[in-house]
Amino acid sequence: MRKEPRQARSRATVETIVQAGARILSDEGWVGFTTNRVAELAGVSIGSLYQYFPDKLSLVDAIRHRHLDDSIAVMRRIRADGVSPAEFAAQLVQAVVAAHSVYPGLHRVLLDEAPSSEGYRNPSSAFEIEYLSYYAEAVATYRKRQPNPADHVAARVISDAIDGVIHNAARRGAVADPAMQRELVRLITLYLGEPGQIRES
Amino acid sequence: MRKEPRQARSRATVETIVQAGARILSDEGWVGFTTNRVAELAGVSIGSLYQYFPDKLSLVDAIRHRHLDDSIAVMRRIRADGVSPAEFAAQLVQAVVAAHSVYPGLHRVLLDEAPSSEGYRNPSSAFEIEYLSYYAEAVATYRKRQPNPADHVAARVISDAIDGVIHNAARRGAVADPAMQRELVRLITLYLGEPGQIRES
DNA sequence: AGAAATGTGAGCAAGTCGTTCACATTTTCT
DNA sequence: AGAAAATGTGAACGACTTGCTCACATTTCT
Repeated sequence: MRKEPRQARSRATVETIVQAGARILSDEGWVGFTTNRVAELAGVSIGSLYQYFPDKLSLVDAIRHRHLDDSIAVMRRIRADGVSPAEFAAQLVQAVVAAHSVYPGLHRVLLDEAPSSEGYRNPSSAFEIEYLSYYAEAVATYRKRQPNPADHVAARVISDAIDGVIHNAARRGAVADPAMQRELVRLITLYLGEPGQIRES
Repeated sequence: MRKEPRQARSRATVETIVQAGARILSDEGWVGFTTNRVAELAGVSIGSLYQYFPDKLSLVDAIRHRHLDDSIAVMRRIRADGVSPAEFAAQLVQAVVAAHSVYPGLHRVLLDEAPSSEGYRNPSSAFEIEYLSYYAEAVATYRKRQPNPADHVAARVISDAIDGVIHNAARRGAVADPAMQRELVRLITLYLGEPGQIRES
């Protein structure tokens, strides 16, 4: 950030700028993301934007940083300990759906389209590591052992599968579709659970 | 097309243009897709490109048309009749991986980023319908009945899940990873198969 | 040879867009 | 209240992008 907002008024300005940016990224993708458009949608002059963000990239970084933090926080609240695969899957899907309900396209755009000064894609980024080991832990829990490399592959697959279903639902504007959510829960449950537990879902 | 290529030479020219376009879309996304760059990568003058494509959009449409035709053709060769879920899943994954090995990012860019004169996203497009009913048929086969609406939801979920896993693998340049493929097969098998068949995978 | 098909690429015309800056308004501090 | 600091404004620059044309060369067909 170029300048730290000190008064409440300027903090609100920064907030609306970040939100407008997220909205545009989600709705129009990286192509539609221009500083002037963000400022316009935020109802703020372009000059104000550049008071707090030195350049365009720093704004994307701010949006990304906030979004990833939120995602992790939401997910971390769902634990696999002591609940059945079906329950865990249901809670997880609910959380992921909720996380995608405000800016449905944001996650994909941030990961696939938008460039960044840091290196988010690369597997060693803090976000990737935390995200993956969360899933690996869940997998290992239901396999009743400590996480190992094989669990990490399974974690990738289940995480990417969920990602795909949610992302495509978002494209069709159907993240809230209960039928889709039920089937997704079933998919996760079957993959994580033991054969004996399948019928109850 | 503005003009139909009549000689072999010009047909080759059109071919290299389409391939160069696919390469750029796959590697750089819609942002990097400029007519001048496509012509340059194809080793052809920009003028030649405009001999056969009236404008930029018609070139994307040509690329998309070819890609979707190829995808359908590859998939249609894998049938669910008479094979176990595990076998079907294995063949399907192999086919999808093969289809993504030349231009790993192309599919996603065509669906998510690139605009089109026609309406591919909309659920009534010929491609979407054929694609979905293929999966619905497979689901219904293993449920031992005619396809019904519930199977279409399951079809969407499994198709989008595969899509997500492949797409994320492509981003990491790991579509060929055998471990990932094994797990993906397992995911599909469990989802399609019956409980009794799970242990054998 | 003549005609048709094909290929060339410099360059135009029309944008686009990140960013600045001189100035206005509001809030805080003394 | 008055000065100083913080915040907000938006026209406009200037550097760059890019889809596309056209006058002309080269190759192939008849």
